[in-house]
Amino acid sequence: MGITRKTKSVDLLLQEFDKESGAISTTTLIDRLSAEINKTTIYRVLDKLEDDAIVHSFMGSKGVKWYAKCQGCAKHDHHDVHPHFQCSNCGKMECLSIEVSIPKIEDREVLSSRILIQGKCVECSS
Amino acid sequence: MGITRKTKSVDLLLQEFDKESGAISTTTLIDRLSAEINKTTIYRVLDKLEDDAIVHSFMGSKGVKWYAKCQGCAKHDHHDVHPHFQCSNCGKMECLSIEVSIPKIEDREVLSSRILIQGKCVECSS
DNA sequence: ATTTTAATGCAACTTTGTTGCAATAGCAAA
DNA sequence: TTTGCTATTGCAACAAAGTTGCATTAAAAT
Repeated sequence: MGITRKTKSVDLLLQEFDKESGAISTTTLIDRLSAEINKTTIYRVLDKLEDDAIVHSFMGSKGVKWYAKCQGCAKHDHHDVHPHFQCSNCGKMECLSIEVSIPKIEDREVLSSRILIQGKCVECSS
Repeated sequence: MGITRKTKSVDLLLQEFDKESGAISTTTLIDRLSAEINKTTIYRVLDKLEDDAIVHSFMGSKGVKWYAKCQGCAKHDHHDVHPHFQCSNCGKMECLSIEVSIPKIEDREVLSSRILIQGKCVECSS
């Protein structure tokens, strides 16, 4: 079940995603917003925003969940999403709008894939 | 720092990886071995086995760490590893010996990638 | 057999995330 | 505008995964 009421928590969270071009980890969101929103609420609102396909989520390399604003995601169709890129220098996490083709694998049916690329971002590699 | 002494814990853990062709999650290992080995020790031995490039680790889709025996990994050279495949039906996690090529990304330096493919394994898709 | 010190177990702790429940606040209808 | 419904929130307590400090145990070198 998604968002049905425009509340302060929803607003504040959406503002964070507007400020940020990339993805934001749950821990960062809790750090930034815990004075205004309880962490339980943060988790619950993120969950609903994802149900509504307003954001999508993925796991980072350290087992923490990250969220980013959706561009072309349809509701309940978040599988097979784009790859994500994390800068090993500054930690910034970005959505990549490239296609990575997964080869056919013998005798196995591929349903979706999660790709996390690590490297140096535009700022850090100049 | 890797393994320097052959202990009961090291033996038992290596036995688990010999039994299993695929990867094993830390939680599964703790479930299986907690009668014989303390979980702290399990984490510490896995860490050392990874230092020695006897196993390699990666994050599953639920933020739990998985370990599998290395085939061609060199010490301290675990980056840019092969993709992993998890069966969405039975949960089995396998190492894939295929190459997935990551395209060049403008203005960014790609260092490594982590790829988790989901689908149906050989047994579950027949 | 003795010594050295890596490895272990235990308890306590941290971090990330979840649950139950009473209180609060959107918002539709009166 | 006020009322009433119920989605949403905060709080506290919990749960799961993983870590740390420290005293004890046990490889393995002498």
